[in-house]
Amino acid sequence: MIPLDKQLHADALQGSEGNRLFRPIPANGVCTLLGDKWTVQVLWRLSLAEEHRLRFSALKKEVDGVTQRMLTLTLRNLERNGLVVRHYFPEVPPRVEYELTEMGGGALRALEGFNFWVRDNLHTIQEYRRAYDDAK
Amino acid sequence: MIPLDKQLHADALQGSEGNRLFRPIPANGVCTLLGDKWTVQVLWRLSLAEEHRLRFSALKKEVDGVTQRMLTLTLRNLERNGLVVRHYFPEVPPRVEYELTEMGGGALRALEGFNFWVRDNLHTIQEYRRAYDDAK
DNA sequence: CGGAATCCAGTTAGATACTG
DNA sequence: CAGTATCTAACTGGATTCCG
Repeated sequence: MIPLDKQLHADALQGSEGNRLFRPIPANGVCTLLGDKWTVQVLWRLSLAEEHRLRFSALKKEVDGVTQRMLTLTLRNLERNGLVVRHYFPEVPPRVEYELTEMGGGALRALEGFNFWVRDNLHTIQEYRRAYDDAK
Repeated sequence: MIPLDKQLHADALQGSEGNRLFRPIPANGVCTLLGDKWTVQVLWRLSLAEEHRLRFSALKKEVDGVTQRMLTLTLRNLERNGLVVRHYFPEVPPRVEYELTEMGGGALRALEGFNFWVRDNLHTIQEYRRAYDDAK
């Protein structure tokens, strides 16, 4: 996986280059923005929550196997990209809530098409895999 | 990045779990199927080619910085998933062509929504990043 | 509670050399 | 030409510890 910075830049270049019939698909942006192990799951859990908000600990419970470290890193990235807002309440013990932004919700919706495609083709793909592996 | 097999399985489970208002987005399938460094680029180049076919060497030229090794690995995976077909001509020197399948083209089209989203939001994202990094 | 720091293992990708 | 094999560097993510 390309580091986020380099890849987004590459995507930007791709996007500006495009005077073709089929505009280049900078969908490596998928990888770089959402393509790591936890990002999409975090966005999705937030989208299901009331007011699209969850505390750190609640998020950690819902995202299945995520470690504290990875959840923190994932949220930092999301915040940096403007897909999530961090609300910090300096109480004791401290409370932190993460909120899905408009743009974050949009990212999730933008994946719906692919979501359906996966659902519709998963079975076929698995058959291809079996066939390929058996032939080996 | 989760190994392809495990993740696809996880996606499958997610998909079958879903009796909710918002169906779970198994879009980690993005990562596992297309989320590595070269896969989407390869699909895209094939989609632009005549008859959606290119020789190995042509593909290598078009995909920018890809190494021979990585192109081979990427194509093997695509073939295994049924997104690409490999045509081997036992001449000397040998000739090999890779062809995008119907399903492979579908995968690319399924990413269009996300593609547009990236294009529309790239600038905003970059501004968020600058702001975040400057605040640091 | 929420997170930063450190260390470590596994995976991925690049470079290089060799081959049918 | 289209690979395969090998070695190595880099990155990712997990486990653990400590802190305000």
